Amino acid sequence: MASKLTSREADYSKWYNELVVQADLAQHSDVKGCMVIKPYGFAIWERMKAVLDEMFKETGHVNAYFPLFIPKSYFSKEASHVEGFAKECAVVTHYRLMNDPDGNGVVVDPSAKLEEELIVRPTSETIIWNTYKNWIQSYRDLPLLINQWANVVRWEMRTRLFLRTSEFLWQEGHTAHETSDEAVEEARRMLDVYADFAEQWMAMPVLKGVKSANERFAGALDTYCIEAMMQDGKALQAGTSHFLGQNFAKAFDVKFATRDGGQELVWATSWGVSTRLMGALIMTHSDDAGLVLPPKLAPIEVVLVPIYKGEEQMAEIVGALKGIADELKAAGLRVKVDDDDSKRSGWKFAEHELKGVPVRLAMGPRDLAGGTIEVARRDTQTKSVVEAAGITAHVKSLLDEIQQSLFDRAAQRTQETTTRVETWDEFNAALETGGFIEAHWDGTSETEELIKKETKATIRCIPLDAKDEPGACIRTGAPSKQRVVFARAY
RNA sequence: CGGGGCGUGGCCUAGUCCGGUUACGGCGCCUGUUUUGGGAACAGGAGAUCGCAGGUUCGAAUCCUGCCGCCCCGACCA
Repeated sequence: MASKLTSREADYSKWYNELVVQADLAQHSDVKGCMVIKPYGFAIWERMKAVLDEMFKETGHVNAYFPLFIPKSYFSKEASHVEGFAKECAVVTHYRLMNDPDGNGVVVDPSAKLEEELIVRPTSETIIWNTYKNWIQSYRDLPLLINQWANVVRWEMRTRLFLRTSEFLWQEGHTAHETSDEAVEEARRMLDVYADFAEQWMAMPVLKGVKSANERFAGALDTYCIEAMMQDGKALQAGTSHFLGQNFAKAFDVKFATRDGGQELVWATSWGVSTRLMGALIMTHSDDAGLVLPPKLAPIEVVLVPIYKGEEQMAEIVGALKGIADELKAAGLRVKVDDDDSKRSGWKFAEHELKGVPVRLAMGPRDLAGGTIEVARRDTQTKSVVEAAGITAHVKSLLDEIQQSLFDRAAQRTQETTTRVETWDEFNAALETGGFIEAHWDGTSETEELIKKETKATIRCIPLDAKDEPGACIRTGAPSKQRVVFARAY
């Protein structure tokens, strides 16, 4: 099995970059920092989107769409939020082009300058709250539970396909509530939705927690997150859910008539996951032979490959495979018969492995004669020959097994690389091997900054299930009430 | 924005130091034949304003000047 990929061991970063391109997920565009998501990659995103959207609907949310452009003045209304995003905003200053008087194509028409510049949304809180102001009059209008699927732009200096691009796709939920408790509950609920999605659909174990003040979303009182551990020992923030308090209500003057006739500011949340999940999915399961996809998100769960000599045999075997494919489809599976005569079977095997198709069924003349079929599973790279009759049930249970096995394997890896340390030396040693590190921290931003500067490790989160446990800060020795989770991160 | 590297058919690349006819090779693509149980072989074919603009020269991918773009490493971030 000759792989064209750089191995993970040789250069993890290079492996990732090559994998994304070779598995046909995405490519760099000519626009700096932006990517083209190719049909196969987009098919995975579409599945993620469909499942998440359903989960949002089940929790009472509806979709809407707000403008891509946000008047500059909106940004200055919520001060901390500005600080968070000001450095990476794209700004629209003009609305017209004209032919260059010197004949060099087109130039911006200097006479078409916008009176107020527009910001390409890096996130939509400001425009949404400016709109909600008019939608919310009374407690009867609450809770307001809205989500939008959109693209956003953050002018990043260093980009990587899926993990960090200047433009990316995401969903952002923005909700308004009567009470603080309700808003916190909402933020936590959506965090649970994300965690369920990550674990049950992506087969990616996550750590649920709350961010330290330093890592918190600009404008939030609390940022909850799910953190996942990648194969190279680095953590990846896979989703965030924010309790925004009344910060945006204050900034945009969003008040409602309370049950007792008073006026109060609403309580808010926002929450999002992005195409970054694609990066998480790739780095959680894939191997040196290419992408490995969990069946539940794979655009193709089963690929059927004929092996034949001559047109007559091809027709016969492809016919048999199509029969099986129909049976699999009837059972609700996503299936492809690869009957492309211009590629040989060996080439197809390698190609579908590179693309992470969970199960491959291959049938040759021997199988046809003997009523068998070869079943290969992508995750373990193992093959077996089984009776063709009853293949549907076999494949269905195999897909379930693969889905579970991927999760178990990732969970075991995450657990094995998680270390609990007591001293600074242990902490530094643990950083070298990678993984999550459970350590005491004195709770101050200064210490967190210091540790980040010295080691590049950040506090990923304070786990929601963290137990009270007195101890001493690994860096300063000052008292600590509980452990927090550190790691180097993407 | 600092430091480093690189721009040559769709992709990867030789040639650049030391200027010289028709720009090397591979992948991919097209046609045909033989093949087909793990990325096939052979034959033929198409495809390039050598990043852009000036300059030096009888002659520039190659030398000089200016510009543009991209990648890598840092500071910033989901």
